[in-house]
Amino acid sequence: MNIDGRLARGQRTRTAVLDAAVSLASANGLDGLSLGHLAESLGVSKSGLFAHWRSKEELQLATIDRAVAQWREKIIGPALRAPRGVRRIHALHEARVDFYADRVLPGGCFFATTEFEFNARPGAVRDRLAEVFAAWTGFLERLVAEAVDLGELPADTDVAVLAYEIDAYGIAAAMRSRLLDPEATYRHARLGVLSRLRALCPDPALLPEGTS
Amino acid sequence: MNIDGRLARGQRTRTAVLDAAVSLASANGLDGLSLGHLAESLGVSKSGLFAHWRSKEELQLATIDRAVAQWREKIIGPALRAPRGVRRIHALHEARVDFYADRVLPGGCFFATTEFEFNARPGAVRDRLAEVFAAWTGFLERLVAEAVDLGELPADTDVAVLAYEIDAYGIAAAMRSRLLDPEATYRHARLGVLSRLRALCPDPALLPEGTS
DNA sequence: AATATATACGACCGGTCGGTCTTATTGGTT
DNA sequence: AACCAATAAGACCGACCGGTCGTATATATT
Repeated sequence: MNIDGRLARGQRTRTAVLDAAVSLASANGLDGLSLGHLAESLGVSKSGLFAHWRSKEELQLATIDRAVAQWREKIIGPALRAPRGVRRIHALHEARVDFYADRVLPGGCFFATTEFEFNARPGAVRDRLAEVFAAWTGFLERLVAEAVDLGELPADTDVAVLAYEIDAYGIAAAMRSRLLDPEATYRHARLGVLSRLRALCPDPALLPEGTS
Repeated sequence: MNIDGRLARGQRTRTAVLDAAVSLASANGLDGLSLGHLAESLGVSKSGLFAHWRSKEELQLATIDRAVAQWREKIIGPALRAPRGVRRIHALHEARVDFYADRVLPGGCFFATTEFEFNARPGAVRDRLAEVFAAWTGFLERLVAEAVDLGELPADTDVAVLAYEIDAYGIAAAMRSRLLDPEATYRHARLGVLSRLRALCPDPALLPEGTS
C-alpha cells in the first residue's frame, strides 16, 4: 500500500498482501481466510483486492506461491549454503525446525494446514498443493541421494524411505508443537534426525555431537 | 434415526450422527462441517440436531470423542491383542497404516485435519484436542518403555524420541497419501518402522522380514 | 488551472452459516 | 376415545461470506 494506506500497483504491494495472507491462512486455513479480514488487517478495502486477483481462488493460488518463496528463502536457502551431503540434509532439517520454533507463522506450518484442509477437496488449489509437495519430496530425495553418492551414507540406503523419515520428523514437529510441549517437540525433532544421520554416516565427525 | 427417518433418543442414534460427523469433518474440517449438510446426509432436519447437542461446539466436542472411540477400536484394539513389546508397537503402527490405506475416512485422518484446523484457535475444541494428543503420545511412550523393560529394545533407548519417530511415520503417511502416490507412501511408512524396530531389537525374529 | 484517467472505497447483492421458534405429529396413558 | 408429553419439521433470523458496481478522489497531462 502507499504511505496513506492505499493499495498501489506493483510487485511490492502484492507481496505485502500475500505475506499477510500466508500468515492468516497458516492459522485459519486457505479457505477459512476471510478477504474482509485480510483487507482490514492491511487497512485496505476488500474490493481493492479484486483489482489484483480476480477471485478468491486466484488469490489462494498466489498465496501458495508466496509461501513457497518464503520456504525457499528461509529453509532451502540455508541448506544450500551448507556443504553437500549429510551436513546439507542436517542444515535443511535444522532450518525447518528453526522456522517452526521461531513462530514465524501463527499456525506453525502453512503447508501442513492447507494440505489437510484441501486433500479431500478436488480443485485447482489441491492440484497446486500436490505439485508443491511432489517438488519438495523430490528435492529431499535428491539431497539424500547426493549424500549416498558422496559416501556419507551407506550405499545400500533406501533413499525414498530415509527422505520420508526426515520429512516425517519435520511434519510431526509442526503438528505437535502447537498442542503439546513445544520445547520437547523441537528437541525430539532435532535429536532424532541428528542421531539417525550420525548412526548412518561412516564419518560422524561431519555432524555435531548429539546430546539429549 | 427411526425406520421412518426420524431422530430418536438413545445412544445408538447419537453414535450414528457422530459417525457421519467424523467422516464429514475428516474431509472438510470440524469447523467446515455444516450442520445443514450433516442433517441432510442423515435425512433429518437441522433443528433436530439441536435437541441432542445445544450448540455446534458441543457437537464438535462429541465428534472428537467419537473419533477417539473409533481410533481405540480400530487401531489400539488390534495392538493390545498382540504380545507386549516390539510386536505390539509394530501391530499398532500397522493397524494405523491399514486404517489410512483402507480409506475409512475420506479425509485420511480426522485428528490431523482437526489439529491443523484448531491449533492456532484457542477454545474448548483446541483444549480437547490437546488432551487427546497428550493421551496418545503417552500411550505410545508407554508401549516403547514396555519394550525396553522386556529387553526387546536397547536399555539406553531414548523412549520419547523413538515414540516420536514412530508417530511421525504415521503422521507423514496421513499427510502424503492424499496428495502423492498412496501406495508408495504406505510402503515407506510400513517399511521404515519395521526396519527401525528390527535394527534395534536384539531378537529380530520377533518381527517379520522387511522387504522393499 | 482545467481536464482526463485511473483507482480505491463503501454500499450492496445473493447465498450460506449457526441458531431459534412455532407448529404439527407422534406415541403412550388412563 | 381422549388427552398429554415429547419431539421432529421447516420457516425464519441476524451475521458473515465472496463478489459487483457506482461514485468520489487522487494523479498525470496539457
